[in-house]
Amino acid sequence: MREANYTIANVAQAAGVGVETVRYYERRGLIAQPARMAGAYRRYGGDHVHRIRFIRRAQELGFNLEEIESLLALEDGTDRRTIRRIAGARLAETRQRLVDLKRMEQALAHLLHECEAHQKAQRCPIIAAIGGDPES
Amino acid sequence: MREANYTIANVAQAAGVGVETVRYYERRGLIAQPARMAGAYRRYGGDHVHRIRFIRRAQELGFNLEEIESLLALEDGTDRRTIRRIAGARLAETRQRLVDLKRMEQALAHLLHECEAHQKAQRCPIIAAIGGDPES
DNA sequence: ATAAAGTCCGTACCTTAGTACGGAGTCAAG
DNA sequence: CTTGACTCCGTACTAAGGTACGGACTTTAT
Repeated sequence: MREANYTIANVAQAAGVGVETVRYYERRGLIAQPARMAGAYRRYGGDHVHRIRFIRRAQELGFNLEEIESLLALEDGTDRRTIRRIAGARLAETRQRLVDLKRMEQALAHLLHECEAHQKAQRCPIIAAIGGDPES
Repeated sequence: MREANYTIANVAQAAGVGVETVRYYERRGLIAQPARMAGAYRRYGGDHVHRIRFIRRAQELGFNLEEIESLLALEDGTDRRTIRRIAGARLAETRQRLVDLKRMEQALAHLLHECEAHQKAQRCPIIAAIGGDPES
């Protein structure tokens, strides 16, 4: 049963993506060129499904397609140092993004609280804060 | 000194954006059409600087230009309910993104730790995890 | 008066990860 | 053997927020 045999719609469905996405990944070189049937139709195997799922899971971890391309080139897992470098860079960026978002969240929460607390303030604290010190 | 008088390059510099960005904001209707000099050059005032800075600060809080457009329409601060609705929606989205990012960060950190801890594992835990259970 | 710098405008281009289109060819069922 | 579903391919388009280009024109400084 290793001879799974998919049309493009089948492989897309099995991997949980759209047909156009499969063609796109192929154009980007992320998946191997499939064999072709007698006519010109692509014929995929189970390894294609596996690879597309790999791409999707890596995306869920925040990797972009360029990074995933690198990871796929290291899929045999022998060059662990490079793999860790890519994952480490992604982790660092994720953490930086977390810091930024957290700061935004705090600021927004504070402003909303102010706005609700000081209903009687003549100027909305949210607008006032975004507008900056109205020195005029 | 209320008669500040800026060329487009001046206003851009004063507000910390590029010339093209000023023109872009004007096209988007985010800033008022400036007066023109004798020729055809735009002539800006201090209120333009203020407004561009408002836009930038709002962006730093995570608002997109469409939301900022709405906020600018409410700049007098009288319709606080609408302002709070917009800010509240932004806060909710920010928190959701925080949750997602946090999950990604945890997963990445765990994988990196595993990869470093199990140097002797034949398969790289990062690749293994992204690849999913290799039931084949 | 002339040269350098700034500005005008519309339009095209950039990024990322796809999505949509449309006319032609192909496959499977009845 | 026809019908309907599927697939082919290249190309264009989407979102968002700008950024770049280029030829003509204006302003400022010398």
